[in-house]
Amino acid sequence: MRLADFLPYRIAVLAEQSSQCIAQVYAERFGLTRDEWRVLANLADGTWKRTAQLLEEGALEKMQVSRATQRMERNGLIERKHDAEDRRGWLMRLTPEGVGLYRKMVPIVLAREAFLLEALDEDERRTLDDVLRKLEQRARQLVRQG
Amino acid sequence: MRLADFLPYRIAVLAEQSSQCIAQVYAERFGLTRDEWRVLANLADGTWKRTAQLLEEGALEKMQVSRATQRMERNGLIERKHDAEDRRGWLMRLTPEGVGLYRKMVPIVLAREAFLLEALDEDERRTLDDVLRKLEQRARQLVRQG
DNA sequence: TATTGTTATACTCTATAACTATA
DNA sequence: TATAGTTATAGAGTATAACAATA
Repeated sequence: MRLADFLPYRIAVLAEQSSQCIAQVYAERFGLTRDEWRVLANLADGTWKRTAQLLEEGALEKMQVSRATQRMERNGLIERKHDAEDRRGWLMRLTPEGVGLYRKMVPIVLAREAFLLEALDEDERRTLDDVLRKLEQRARQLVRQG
Repeated sequence: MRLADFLPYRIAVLAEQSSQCIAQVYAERFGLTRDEWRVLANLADGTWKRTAQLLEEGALEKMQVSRATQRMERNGLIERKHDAEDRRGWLMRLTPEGVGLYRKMVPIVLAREAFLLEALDEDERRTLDDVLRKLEQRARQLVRQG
């Protein structure tokens, strides 16, 4: 076995690099944590969302969402109100400031994604899409069964 | 922009899952850290290696290699000796115990990799290989230029 | 009694830089 | 003076579980 050819290792190394590409934007230029960035991106459609939705859509834990959203509320990026239908939970959406921040960030991170994808031709992009989906599904299955 | 379609996010989520597949083996069953696992795998060819080689081949920092190798030496997995040609540095290789541990782990982690790859056909595997290489190169370039 | 989200705590990782020994 | 590797330390991130409010 050669570590350099081992798929989980290669994916981990690529993820480290490509995550850092994006972290240079949200963290270094805009002072967000990764979790805050994921919440921001998930709320960008302007709707009210519950914590549970942000968990799922951002691949985060409830504690991470709790802390990220509290900090974002303090920083004026989101507003929160109790869910009238279930007062244990919260509904959250971006403030105008949050929307403004998002709009500043999006073109930059999309340009970075585009730069990565420029290396690939049409076929490769399509295949990559399928492959990521399939691998993720299998990996999830493997983790579950232990 | 939809986060769920955003390439760096998708790679990060996949990496989390697929790394956990392997961590369940090296960490939960064999009590190694990720760094120790990478060092073990890199020394598996039986040769003496310097710290600098382990850095490169394992995508680690010198501090991480320093700590991992110290702990592995205490645990009897590797032996270290000063490099006669440059006594600032060390040469390291697996002990018979280290080799034995590696041999127990390899079939298990390779079976897990194989399970992931079963989801892909020949074409997809070949494309994935190229795509990972290209994306990593681009991501590295992007990180460097900031 | 179970669920949603919060808080507390301990633990691991990471990043930075100071340090030593050799070169 | 520069380099290889070590140590120290502080900060960030992670995991676990206990907890309050509500269902």
